[in-house]
Amino acid sequence: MQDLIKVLKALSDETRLRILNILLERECCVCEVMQALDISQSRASRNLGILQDAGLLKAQRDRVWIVYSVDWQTANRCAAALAKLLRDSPISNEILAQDRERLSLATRVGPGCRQNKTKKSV
Amino acid sequence: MQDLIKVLKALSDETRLRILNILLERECCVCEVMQALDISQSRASRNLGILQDAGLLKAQRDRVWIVYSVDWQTANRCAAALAKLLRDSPISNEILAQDRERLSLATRVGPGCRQNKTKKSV
DNA sequence: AGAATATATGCAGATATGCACATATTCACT
DNA sequence: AGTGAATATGTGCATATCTGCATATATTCT
Repeated sequence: MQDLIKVLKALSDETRLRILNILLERECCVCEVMQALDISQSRASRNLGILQDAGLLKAQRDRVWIVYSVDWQTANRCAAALAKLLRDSPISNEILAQDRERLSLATRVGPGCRQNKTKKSV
Repeated sequence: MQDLIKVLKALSDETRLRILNILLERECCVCEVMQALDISQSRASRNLGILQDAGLLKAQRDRVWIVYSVDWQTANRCAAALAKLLRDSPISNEILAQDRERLSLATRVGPGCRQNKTKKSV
């Protein structure tokens, strides 16, 4: 689950969506990203790093430059996971299983029934 | 683009992913969510609100309770947009178009060539 | 109307995020 | 080895996010 969250966090930023947008056009080095988006060097570098750390991009040296490109294998896996997430429950995860377990026991009674600590014991 | 970012932000949180997980099982009121995830009432309410604000959930009153359920129409549209995003460029957006325009002019020269302000003029 | 209950929200504190600036690192080339 | 160029990173600041606590709001039932 944490991996998916990392990808989602990476995607939920305008700058990084813009970066992805141009990398879908063609692979780019950092300085091309700076120019295309008209942003500072550190901003370009850091956000590329975040996308790469999430597994969405791969980097490769070409002489002086470091060229970033979309890592299709990861990206497609994520797209599939997300599509599934919004359709069926995709993720095998202990926490999620526990939640479902507790859900099966849950009933429609409010906070007062479970947490009496708030109430003054008269 | 802002709508998509809002959805992605809504999805990139463990609590909200867990909420979505159980709502895929069945629709729930706030107090059932609290019980299933074993979290506080305000935490459940707030995160349900964030998911709803992003358009992923819809709420409906049932007597005393407010029942939340997945809004499939929006969710499916988002899933499609995301899938497309990681495959092709999906979003018609002025900023993204500008970025692409500048990209076509971008060349592989570094920061030094464009921002001389950092350099001391001797 | 008044009491009880389910949910929403204002507030404050802790933590995370995004950015610019300056500096460090890494590589290519002489 | 040394210089210049491309990229990465430490730091500080402003802002956003998440949470619990207390309280407000809204609805049902007597």
